Amino acid sequence: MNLPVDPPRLPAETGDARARLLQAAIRLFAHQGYAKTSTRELAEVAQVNVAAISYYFGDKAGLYRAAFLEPMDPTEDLARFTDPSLPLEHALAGFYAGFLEPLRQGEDARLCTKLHLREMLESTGLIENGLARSIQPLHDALLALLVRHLGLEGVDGELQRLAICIEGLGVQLHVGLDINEAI
Amino acid sequence: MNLPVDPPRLPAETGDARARLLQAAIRLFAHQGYAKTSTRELAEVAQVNVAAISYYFGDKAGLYRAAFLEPMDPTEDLARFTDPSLPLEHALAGFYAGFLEPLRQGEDARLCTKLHLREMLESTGLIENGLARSIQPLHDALLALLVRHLGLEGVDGELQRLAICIEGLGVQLHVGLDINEAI
DNA sequence: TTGATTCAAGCAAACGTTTGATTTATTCCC
DNA sequence: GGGAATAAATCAAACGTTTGCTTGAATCAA
Repeated sequence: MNLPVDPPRLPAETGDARARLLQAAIRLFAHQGYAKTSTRELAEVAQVNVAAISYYFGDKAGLYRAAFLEPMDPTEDLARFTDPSLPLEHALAGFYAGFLEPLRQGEDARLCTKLHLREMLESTGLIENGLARSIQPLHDALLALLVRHLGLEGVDGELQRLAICIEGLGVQLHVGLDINEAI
Repeated sequence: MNLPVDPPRLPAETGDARARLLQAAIRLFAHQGYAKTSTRELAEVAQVNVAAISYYFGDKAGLYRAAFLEPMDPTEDLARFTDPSLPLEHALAGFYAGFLEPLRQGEDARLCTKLHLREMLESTGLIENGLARSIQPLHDALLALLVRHLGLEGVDGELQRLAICIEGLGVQLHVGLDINEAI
């Protein structure tokens, strides 16, 4: 193990092996999934020795975890629609804006969300272990929003299903994009 | 190689190694995907020797192909909404009925569609090679339906996107179910 | 006996990971 | 500054495991 004391020197500007590995991980894991991506392929794409994976991230799963969590700031998405003064329609519009924004930004942001969607669908276990804190609060906030505006007392199965359907519509925006490209 | 002359004796009633392998394949591939499912695990779940895979299906990919194609009859789904006399709403209702029907039937049917959806999302290459004849005609039929009812002259990018969105809504029904169970 | 089926054992290749040496950068004392 | 001492980073090579698949003998049914 023996991880280096810190991301080599400072969060920014190092731009070396560790960063290249992270970017390769996002790209490859997003495109082919966890199981189909080998450590050797990751190292080759990142132009880095295989040992760098265990050196910087412990193991393959650690690299995946890092690629999954690193560039994530859910609070930003949350802020878009949790304001209680917003009418329901505007709040929902803000919710979907969180899904759409990555589409406007660069390729990297899109790959990132793709990685998260993939985790929702095939799951390497990150979500089950509660590690996907980026999704859970979003879900909870949506539930709260619905409870508030629909005048309900609490969360029941019906509401869970409704929330999932609403989220699914957002997921659909991304998945559809992929299939669109494939055709 | 040297595949047996036929599915052991007759399509039905053999109920032995080959059939058990197929069922295990549907279950495991649907749940964990192709790469994460090993031949040894397949054999163990099916209570069959590993060699039975190459004996009956040539190799792992052959077993996957069989599990993917075997229990499929797309013409049935097609019939539900291609009738030109149907009004648009009824035709679309029929289209979604095709997605919903497996949900009503047993666990097996649901796993089967899950397998197909998974192929749409992560793709082992079956779809690219045009092997997924079960999906393409559905898509084409939907396109034809839309062209007809919207009074268009042909298929353009916009229509492709619309069709994909319509299909995505159906996909969502299944994916949502999985996530619902997970929560 | 014959052909179909099952089996334990084993193969080479790919996998994730570790190792110990080597290179590169940083620190510190003179 | 210059040069030894220390730490960080990189590397080729190899480790043990798991992978998909094959083999040749054993078992079963006709």
